[in-house]
This record gives sequence, C-alpha cells and structure tokens, in this order.
Amino acid sequence: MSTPSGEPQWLSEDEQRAWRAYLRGSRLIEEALDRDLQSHGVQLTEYEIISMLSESPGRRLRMSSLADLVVQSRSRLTHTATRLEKRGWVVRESCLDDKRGVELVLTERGWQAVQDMARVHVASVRRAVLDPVPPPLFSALGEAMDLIRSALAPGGADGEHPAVAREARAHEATAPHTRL
Amino acid sequence: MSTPSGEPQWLSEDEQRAWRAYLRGSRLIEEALDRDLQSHGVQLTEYEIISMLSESPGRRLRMSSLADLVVQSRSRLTHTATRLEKRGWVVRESCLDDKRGVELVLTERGWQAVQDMARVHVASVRRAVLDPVPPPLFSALGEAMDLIRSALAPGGADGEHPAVAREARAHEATAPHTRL
DNA sequence: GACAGTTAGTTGAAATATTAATGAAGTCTG
DNA sequence: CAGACTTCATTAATATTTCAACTAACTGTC
Repeated sequence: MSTPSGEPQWLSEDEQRAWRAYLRGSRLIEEALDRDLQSHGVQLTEYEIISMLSESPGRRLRMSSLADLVVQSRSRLTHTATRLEKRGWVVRESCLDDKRGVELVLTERGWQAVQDMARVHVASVRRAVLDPVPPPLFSALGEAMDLIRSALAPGGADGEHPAVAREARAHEATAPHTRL
Repeated sequence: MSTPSGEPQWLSEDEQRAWRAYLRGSRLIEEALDRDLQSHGVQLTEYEIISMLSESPGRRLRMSSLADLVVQSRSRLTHTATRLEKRGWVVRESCLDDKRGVELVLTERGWQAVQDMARVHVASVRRAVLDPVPPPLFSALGEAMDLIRSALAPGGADGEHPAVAREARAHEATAPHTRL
C-alpha cells in the first residue's frame, strides 16, 4: 500500500496547466483577501470564524463543528478563539447537553465587528475573484470545487457540516443575515 | 478612500454558493496535499519551492523570483530556504551580475528528493482534485483561476513570472523534466 | 456500575510565519 | 559623481500554528 510501484500517472499537459493555475491563483486569492482584512486588524481565518458564527442560529457554534466548517485543527481553533475572546468578540459557553463540549458565542461587539468588516470583505472578494471571472465560468469553478469538497469532506452536503446541521435544528433560526 | 460609503454590492445567491464552495474546497485541498507530503517530511510549501527549482533551467532561481512564483514573502522564503539548506537539498549562491542577489540552487540530493516525492504528490493531486472533477470542468476551473491569477499578479503570463522568464533566457535549458 | 475505548477541548513547548528594521548594492537625477 | 531613493535579502522580535500530551466526559460492553 505504501510502496509506489511503477511509474505514477503523471499529469497531462492540460491537467498540469490547470493545476498550476489553481495553485498559484489560490495563493494569490488568499494573500489578497488577507491583506485587505489585515488593514482592519483581522486575518482571513479569524474573519471566517466570526462570520460563520454570525450566520449560525443563535450566533453560536460548537468548537468542533466550527473547526470542521472552517477546516482548521481543533487546537488551532482553541488558540484563535482565545484570541478572539480577548478582543471581546466571542465568549465561550459550555454545552448543556454534552459537558465536554464548548460553544463559541458571538458577542454584540463581535456582531458589530463582522458587520463592519463584511463591507470590506465583500468588496475584496469581488475585486479578487468575481470581477475577473465571467459568471458562467465562476459557476463552473464553484461546481468543481464542490465536487472536490464532497470528495475530501464526505458527508458535508451543501456547504453544511452534518454536526452543524444537527445543531441548527436544535435552535431557533434567529439570524438569517446570510451576507457573505 | 477608506470610507465605504453606501451599501456594498452583496453577493447573489449563486455567487455566494460558488464562493463558499471555493473557500472550503481550497482549504480541504491544502490540507489533503499537505498531509500526504508530511508523511514524507515536507510541507506543501516546501515542496513547491524545490519543485520549482527542479524545473528551472540550471535548477536554480533567484530568491525574489522564486518568492513571487510560489507566492510567499521574501522573509518567509529566506527562512524556508535556510531550512532546506540544512537538509542539504539546496545551496545558496550569490549572483554574479547583481551582487545583492542570491540564487537558490537545487543539489543532487535535493533533486533526488523531489523525484521521490513527486510520485507521492502526483497521486495525491489526482486523488484530491483530478479524480473527483470531470476533465472539462477541471479545465474550466483552470481557466477561471488563470483569470484570477492574471488579475492579481499582473504581468505573470503563462504561469511564468517576468523575472523568471528573464532569467530563464539567460541559462541553458538543462532540465525540461516538467512533471508536476 | 466498572472497564476499555473514544471524543471534546485544552495546554505548553517547539516549529513556523509575520512584521519592522537593517545593511548592502543597485538605480536614477541633477 | 553626489545624493536620494529603490530593491534584495537577511535578521531579530513577535505572533501564530503545529505537535504531542493531557483531562474530562461520553459510549459501549460485560
């Protein structure tokens, strides 16, 4: 199983070109979005966290669901959450049902922060990825990425993680402010 | 300039869906590829560096060109290069013409390492991104990313950075082993 | 209910990345 | 050619991320 016998199936010319474009493009996107948010004092990965919280029912999410959602390690999320907590944007609350669990809750200040930053961020996303790509092609990109996503994160349908969906059902839908 | 007047242009339903798919998918790809290379003792970003070197004429590239190519900060590349140097995969050589400059040169050992790891990596790329996406759709993804790339890194045509192209012309094409 | 095994989240130390400052060498202008 | 300015790469500091324990709480089995 771990012995790579024979010649691997190298990439074709076309595959290679597309893959390279992806690799470099994705790094540039990350860099651009991050830079724009940095000027408002957050990293993209931090923004993603509070943004996800802001859209969740009750503006709260369990650590592990959130970690899966933003594709970060548990440990990383723990550290980042601590950081966000120090800024007063989130608080931790322990789960009622599962006493191992911790929920991260967006504070009012956190909510305000997301609102403000969303303006910057949406403009940033437009400039970096939406504007340069004609809509049908961007659609295709989304479709492709969705296939990849479902291959790599089996079970997470519709951008939703099973655990998240489960939790969602358990709450009132209080904040459908889905903006970004 | 820094006052975001009025309501920004929020994303449409479709744009949002596609953008989300991209964001999560790209993180998952990164994670998957990195995990597979980790088992061989390198990070994806390190692999990218030596891989680029391995394809360059003379198996060498100037620090700043390389930094642009792999979309890393100069400083980051400096650190990473030091690390790679300690493993005996690269050596630094100062530029003949521009005495500020430093060229990173792939050693024989480094070359071997790339060859070995390329097998793992190409399989990894297939599994993560090529297999789940039908070829025409993957092509579209490449095209979209290329548009984004040229918007964000103006001047870098054909996956090639101007500085790199310039340097390429100055060398014999010794290693056209373009594999990944 | 006691055991073994698993999962959730945290912690601290080590590795890596970012930031701002530096020095050395190039370029440009007058 | 002098001076001002830019670029290249590195360094030192700070910040973040990863890695390997670790504790607590849940699950299942007997």
